[in-house]
Amino acid sequence: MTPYYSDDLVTIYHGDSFDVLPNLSGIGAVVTDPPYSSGGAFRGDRAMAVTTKYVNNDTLAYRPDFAGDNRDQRSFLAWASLWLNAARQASVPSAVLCSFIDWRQLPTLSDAIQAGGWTWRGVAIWDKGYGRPREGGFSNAAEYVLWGSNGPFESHEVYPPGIFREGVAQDKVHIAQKPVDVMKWVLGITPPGAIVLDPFMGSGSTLHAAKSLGLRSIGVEVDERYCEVAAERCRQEVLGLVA
Amino acid sequence: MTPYYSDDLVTIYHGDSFDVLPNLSGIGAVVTDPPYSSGGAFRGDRAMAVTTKYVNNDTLAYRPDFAGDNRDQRSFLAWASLWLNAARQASVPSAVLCSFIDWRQLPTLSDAIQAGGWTWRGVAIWDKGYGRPREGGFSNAAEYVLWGSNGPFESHEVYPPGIFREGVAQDKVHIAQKPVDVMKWVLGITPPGAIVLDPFMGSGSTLHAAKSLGLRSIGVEVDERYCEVAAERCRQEVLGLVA
DNA sequence: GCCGAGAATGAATCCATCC
DNA sequence: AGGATGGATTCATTCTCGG
Repeated sequence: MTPYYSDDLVTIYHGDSFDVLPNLSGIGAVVTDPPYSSGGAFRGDRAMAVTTKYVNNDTLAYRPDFAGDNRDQRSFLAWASLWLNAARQASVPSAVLCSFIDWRQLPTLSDAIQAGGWTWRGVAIWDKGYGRPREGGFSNAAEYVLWGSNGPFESHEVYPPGIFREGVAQDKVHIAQKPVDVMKWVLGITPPGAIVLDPFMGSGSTLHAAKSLGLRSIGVEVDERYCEVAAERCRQEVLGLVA
Repeated sequence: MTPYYSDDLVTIYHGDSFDVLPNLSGIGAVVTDPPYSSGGAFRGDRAMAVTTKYVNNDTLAYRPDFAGDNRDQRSFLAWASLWLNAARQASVPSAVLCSFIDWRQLPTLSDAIQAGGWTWRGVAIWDKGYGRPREGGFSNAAEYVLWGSNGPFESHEVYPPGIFREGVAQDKVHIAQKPVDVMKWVLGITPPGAIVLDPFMGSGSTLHAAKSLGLRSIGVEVDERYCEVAAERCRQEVLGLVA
């Protein structure tokens, strides 16, 4: 299995997680932002191309669609259970799991986490500070991080807040790109020295944050364009071009 | 059906919601804070008395336990589906629903809301500011409001925030008592002139908030001690003794 | 009235014991 | 074996009280 990119702390594999994960082991933390398969109450809405259904202005439409975001509820449950189990198989006992999700798929992902063999231990909240206002109803201004552990929980001396407020990322390359400070907050429960795995790497924010915390990390991404984006971020860090 | 208490805006019934709700109609908003049946990963923890499992010192033990907080997952789903359906039967078309819940029962309540015939439309977050710390993991510093509508959603010109920050109530009579400002925030999506129903009234914070917004409200509570507490709050308001 | 120190509090959680 | 019980533990925030 040849990495698409590697340096002293980061390894990137280009491929489908279902192909790559069985070859990995020793993971101490799975931290990821999978495709939500959300974005609409109707099947037709979910099946639209990502840049059409989530983006309401033209300036952002150049960003490539990402794959795997068109599943209905039952397929999402089955698919998520499978990758969560595969990630757990690659993990050490007491490894931690953190997965982003939106409100609509939160219940399904909580089922999938448990179906995948993880113990679900809580919900953390990323408060984006601003959501699209909704006439007559509550705006959706948050995303959620469901977290758990592979069997018994081994605590270490950190007390990260359960709610973290931070605006959405600027200059996004990926439509769902998370700010690095948000990823550093989530990585706060990573055991010391653990290897971090992101099976849906996207533009590599998880790896970027892990690196800045001195953690080794592995990213897997099916879309080669994003592999290149993430690799380039790593190269610039190596060269000291990025803080 | 004789009210336990009534004045120009508030009516309180002492009894089980399953007995009282079939006699009600014309409800425009169901806003409530039901027993969560939460309190731990172990069945034994859930089965403990409320004041034992949620409270860890003696000075607060004077607050009476409340009933119905000891269901397991499957029973909670069945029970919640039934009261949600009963509340919906008492409601007008496009009535809104808001129910508090904690992280552990959020997925189950979202199922129950849909099983009870409501359309689930979102999650709002009460940010309590701080939670009991948890070594090595994220503290749970929030409770959630699942909201929806009885069929099509009829919007009106309000834009309430999806996240509301407010510390826990002081001088609580009920262990799960919500601050009045939190209830006023939740009531923000109530259609103008709607009658508000709280099938698990407790100490009556929902009614108190509704009254302060000029809304008519109906509360149902199975524990007569809390009926008296809520009625007394209403009487003091009538006398102008409470702001 | 202001400030600082100390105490109280939290819709918990985990685990060792005891039946 | 499995359910029930009791106790230790955590710290940010708020409250209380004295100076």
